[in-house]
This record gives sequence, structure tokens and C-alpha cells, in this order.
Amino acid sequence: MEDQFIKTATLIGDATRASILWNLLDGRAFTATELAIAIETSAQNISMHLGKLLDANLISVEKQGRHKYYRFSNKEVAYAVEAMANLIPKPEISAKKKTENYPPIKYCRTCYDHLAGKIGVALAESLLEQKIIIEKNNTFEVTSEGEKWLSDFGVNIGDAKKQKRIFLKPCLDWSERRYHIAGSVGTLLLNKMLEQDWIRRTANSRVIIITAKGEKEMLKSFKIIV
Amino acid sequence: MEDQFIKTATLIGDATRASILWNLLDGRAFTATELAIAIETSAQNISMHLGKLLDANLISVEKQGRHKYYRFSNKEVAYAVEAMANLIPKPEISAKKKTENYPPIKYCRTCYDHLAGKIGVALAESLLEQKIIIEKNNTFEVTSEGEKWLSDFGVNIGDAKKQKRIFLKPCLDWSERRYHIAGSVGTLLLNKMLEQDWIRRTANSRVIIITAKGEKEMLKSFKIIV
DNA sequence: GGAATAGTTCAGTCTGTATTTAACTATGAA
DNA sequence: TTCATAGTTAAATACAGACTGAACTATTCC
Repeated sequence: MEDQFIKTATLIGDATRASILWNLLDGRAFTATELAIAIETSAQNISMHLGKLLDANLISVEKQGRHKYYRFSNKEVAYAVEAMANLIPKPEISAKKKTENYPPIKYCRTCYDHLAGKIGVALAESLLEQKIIIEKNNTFEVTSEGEKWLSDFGVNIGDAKKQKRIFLKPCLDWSERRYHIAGSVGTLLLNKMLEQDWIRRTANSRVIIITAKGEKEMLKSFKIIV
Repeated sequence: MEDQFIKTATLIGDATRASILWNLLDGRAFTATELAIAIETSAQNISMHLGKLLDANLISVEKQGRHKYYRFSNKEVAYAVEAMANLIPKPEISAKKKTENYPPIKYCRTCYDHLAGKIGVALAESLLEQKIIIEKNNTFEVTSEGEKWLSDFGVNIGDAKKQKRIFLKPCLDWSERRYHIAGSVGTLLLNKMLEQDWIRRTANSRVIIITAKGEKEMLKSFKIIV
């Protein structure tokens, strides 16, 4: 066990790899080249380091054409990075301001300004966690419990189901770079939320705001802290 | 921020230092020599590494005669180490056994066989956390709320207070190597617990066992999970 | 098709930092 | 006192592993 720990520690404890992890902390997926540019090193070097992180299962890849998108393979990795970031020596400031200025980093909470995408991503994760949907050979499927849950929620998936096209699909959102739920079920969920006044569209932008009611309900139904 | 993170990561990510942290994970304090033996390296080397960890405030020292005891400087360090340990690649086993065989390591829960000491340490931390006692120039003091709390609990500190000697003292327990509460208040607390049948003495050893009632009450009063 | 872009692999080089060797201070025991 | 033990500091060495350069495959775009 100790050996394994040391291996993991030395793996993370290289400047370049630590930097990679830091860049992936917001939950987004990046290509090797993007990381190379961000970290200011060569493509070969990044490739080598990504390979090591991949071997240890700290990150995972998704091929998309000639691009390869790297991301954390699970949230435990993010937790570890956050826990380490938490050890960064803090400059001496008044005890009062301390908590204000140094909130503990939360995994994927304030990473995005595009609220719709943010909700989509958090939603997908929550639904997966609650086993309302499951991942199955690269698509999402609604479970039987999930079906019940959805109808209780007011979303009738019967119609969507009849349609031939895949009605629920994991999709790498190009702005968010994280999975969200594409397809009719996602839309139905979103519409239901609008209808119930959990969220509202704004006049001249695609931004969606969350109502106070929505905040409460999100927490209740999806354990999403807005 | 990124630079700082990298510094912290590379600090932890050295084999010898990672090993030191691993050894300190159970919350105990060790001397430099003890660590050197455990890790199988030279005293000079350990000294150098301890110095670096000390600079970064990950550990703290306490001088006791010609010995120096090193420990984590706060629990955040333990959390970080645990979070990293959590990333250790797990061998493939049946999903059922997974949770049984790989429980997440908890900070200082099953480190000790010496139960009395274990309780003492956990108690001290709980009382501190609840502000029943506070640390003040190297001694513990009962706060005014604490005084009320203690009398509610059934411990009358009036008598103890009248005695001249310091009735509450942080003490580096030599078997536990962590702070526990020495002095009359500690004894009074312990006696009260025995009296209430939270804990019982065993026949021929100094071992103390916790009753089912005790388990519940410990959790309730001290948030201690036995 | 050919050119451009994304990514990897492999050998050789180079360097940061851990370790070792050695000389030092401080405390406690006899 | 003197000796033994605990720990630190400083310079010299050694080495693991990151980085570089060059040659490679795979995909997209024109």
C-alpha cells in the first residue's frame, strides 16, 4: 500500500503533470495540443505525460476525429487535486477575511458562465448517479426506475421513445467539453423546468437564470448546488 | 495559484517525503530518527526532507528534550494524503467485494488498539472543536460555555477549579503521541462515562470497551465515530 | 491525390534534486 | 566531566526521469 501511495504521489508530483491536472480541474476536456500550449511545453512531452497519467487511470481519453480529448477519469481525481490545493500556504490575513477570500474550491461549480451548459452537465451527472439513466455502449439509457421517476417528474417519455432516433445521447458539448444530455429527454426536462419556473430565459441572450424556487428544487431533486 | 499548486504537488511528490506523510497519516507524532528507520534512509536525509515539509507548513514540530516530534500541522494535510491514497489503482475484483475490501481510509479512526488513549485523543479534539475548551499558551482552558456544558454533562468543575494545580492540560501522550486531556477534568469526564455505562473496564487489562449505548452517545455528544 | 494538422514513439542529452560523506550543535546520562 | 544520542548543516556526488530532436502514423481539408 505504501509503495502504491508513493507511486501515485510521485506521479502527481511532477511539475508538468501537476500543471495538467490543474488545467483539467474545472472538469473540461482538453486536447493534447491545447494542454501543451497552456503549459508551454512541447507536444511530445505532453504526450508522454498524458500517457503516464492515463496508465495510472487518473485521466481518460476520448477520440474525436483526429483530436483526443483528455479529462479526469473520475471525480476522486478532482477531489485529490482540490485537497492538495487546499494545502497551498495562505498569506497572513485577518481571520475575518480568511474565509471570504479563500473559499474551498468546489468541483465544477463556478467553472462556467454559460449557465445552460452548466445545468446540463450537472444534470447528466446527477441522473447518472441516481441511476435514472445509465451509460450503455456509449449512449444513455433510461432505466425502468428512471422511467417511473421521469413520469413522476412530469416528463412523459412515451412519445419520445416511439420516435426512431436515439432520444437520449451523451454528447460532448463543444463549449462545455463535458457530457450533457442531448436529445428529446434533455429538452423535455429543460422545458419542464422552465414551465415550473425553476429557471427562466433572459431577454436578449441565451443565458438562463435560476429562480429561488429552482435552487431549492435542484438541490432536492438532483443534489445540485447552484 | 497554479505555481503554488505545482510547488505543493512537487513537495509531496517525492518518494521519501511521500513516505513520511504516509507514516504520519495515523495522526501520531514521530521523531526524525524513528522516521529515518521506518523509511530506511539516513538521518541527514530525513532531516532535510522534514525541513522542507516544515517550511511548507505541512507538518509541525514539538521539541521534547533532545527529541523532536513531527506530526501533521492540521487535518487538511491528512485529508489530502487520504484523497491521494484514494487514487491508488485498485485491482479488479468483484463489485460486491469492492467496498468491503477497500474502505476509504478515515483520519485516525482505527489507528490504535489502545482504546483509552484513542478516546482521549478524539475527545480532546471534539471538545476543542466545540469550543468547550480552548488552547491558550500551551494549556487548555475551559470556556464559559464549556463550563455550562460540563455541568450539564454532570461534571462539576468547581472543585477541580479550586485546586491550585492546572486541572486541564494538553499532554503529548507517550503511547498515542497525540494530545489528550490530562488532569482532573479529563478524569472526571472519563469517570462520568464509566458511571453512565458508556464504557467499561475489562478484567485483567487496561483496555476499555465501549458499550452500544456509549457508541450512540459519543456520536451525539462528541461526534466521535467509534 | 497532396498538404496540413494532431498525436505518438524512440534514442540521446541534460539537469534538478535526492542522497552521501563529513563536520557540526545540543541535550541527557554515567 | 566525558560519552552517547538526537538532530542539523554544508559541500560533493550521483542518478532518475524530464525534455529535445527526428522520424513516424492517422485524420482532415483542399
